[in-house]
Amino acid sequence: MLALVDCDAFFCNCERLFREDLRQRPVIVLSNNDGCAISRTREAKALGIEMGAPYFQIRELCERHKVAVFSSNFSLYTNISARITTTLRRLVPNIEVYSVDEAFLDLTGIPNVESFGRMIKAIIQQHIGMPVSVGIGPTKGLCKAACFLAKQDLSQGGVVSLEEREKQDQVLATMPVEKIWGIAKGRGLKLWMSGIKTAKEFRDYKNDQHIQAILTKVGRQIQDELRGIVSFPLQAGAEKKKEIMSSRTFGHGVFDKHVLMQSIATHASEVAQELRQQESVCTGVSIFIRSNPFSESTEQYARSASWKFQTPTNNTFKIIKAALRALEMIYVYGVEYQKSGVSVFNLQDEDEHALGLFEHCDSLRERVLMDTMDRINLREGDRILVSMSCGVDNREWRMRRNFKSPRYTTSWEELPKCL
DNA sequence: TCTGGGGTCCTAGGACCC
DNA sequence: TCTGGGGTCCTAGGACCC
Repeated sequence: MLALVDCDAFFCNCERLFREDLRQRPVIVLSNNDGCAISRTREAKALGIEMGAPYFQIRELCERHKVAVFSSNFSLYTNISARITTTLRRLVPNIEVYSVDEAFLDLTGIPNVESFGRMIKAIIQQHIGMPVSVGIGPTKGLCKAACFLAKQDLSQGGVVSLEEREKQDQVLATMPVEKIWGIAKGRGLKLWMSGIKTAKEFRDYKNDQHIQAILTKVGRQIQDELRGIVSFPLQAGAEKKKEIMSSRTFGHGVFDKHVLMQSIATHASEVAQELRQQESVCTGVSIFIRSNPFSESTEQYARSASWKFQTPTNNTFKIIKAALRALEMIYVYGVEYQKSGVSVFNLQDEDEHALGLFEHCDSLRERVLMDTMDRINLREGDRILVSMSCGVDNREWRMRRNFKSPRYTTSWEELPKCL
């Protein structure tokens, strides 16, 4: 049996830990640049504040109802998260940290899992001060469904166990397909079109081949999870990341190439640092720049370029250099996004013909030198994505799909006009 | 001018998660 | 004026090889 421990409105409740007076008040936490709401308490939700709502649209509402509004403080959240993980590990040896506010626990050998779940909840509340919901079930998918009910129906006391088949039937029957873990709008719509509306109908749908056809292998795996067949086993022990990204929205237009260069270099060095921490090497970098997708008045701009290493490296200097060269490629060739075979160039490792990039930027040079000092030899491995966003980026990653292919731009001088 | 078929590897793009 | 920042997996189709 597995359990999912999921913090309630995690970022908000981290802020509340230091503010006793906010216990009953609605709280929200804003994204980078205070752009939009990324966490909200139950009270804030009751006021009609949606996840991802742009702050300028809800500011008045917040002021009127005395909502406590915080800028995000990720180092705090990471720290609290680590404390919770430590506490959980003392209770259960085999756990998988799924995200900053969630962990799966292996409850094998524990006799009364439901009362154990209640104990976990009480301990986290007592030791950390964080309210959590606990969902118990034979698979991750059923744990997720249990948690869904625990959060939705307060009379459950924040802990729901789906050990028994009857209880599974009961919960899944009331659960719309698009609320299933791994099924969202897109897949949910496909299921609706096949006449499948609830999680229970999905679980009991007999034609596996049809599910395979409309939702691919992933859909079948999700279906099995609901049937109690494990498709996604617990992965204890930290896996290495396959892609490391660093990106930031500027919150204002950017008109200076050197600002972009600085930013790219900073992202690249952060990525390189993380890369070395997990003892991997980089096989290539790619950068991405785009203008504000919400702006209707201006012409949109989106470009990306990548650089492949002939020899994978963990050398920060080379990674920064490759990222800057990719930027230079965008500058020189105006490489268009969403074309197959997007600008992949092979970096000659010892090629010092660096297009004179570093002359522009003394602090960059310093950073590069500093980072080059602490190289270490590590194993061959993973791919790196250095991503850059310029102007104001989209709220949700998947919205990029809706982005129309931009006008081809050949020169850097045209870029500012687009921002 | 005619012009096979099978296998593998790679990657862009789609869909989803927190 | 102002809309986050990370990740994962799968598939189709192209490139390439024999």
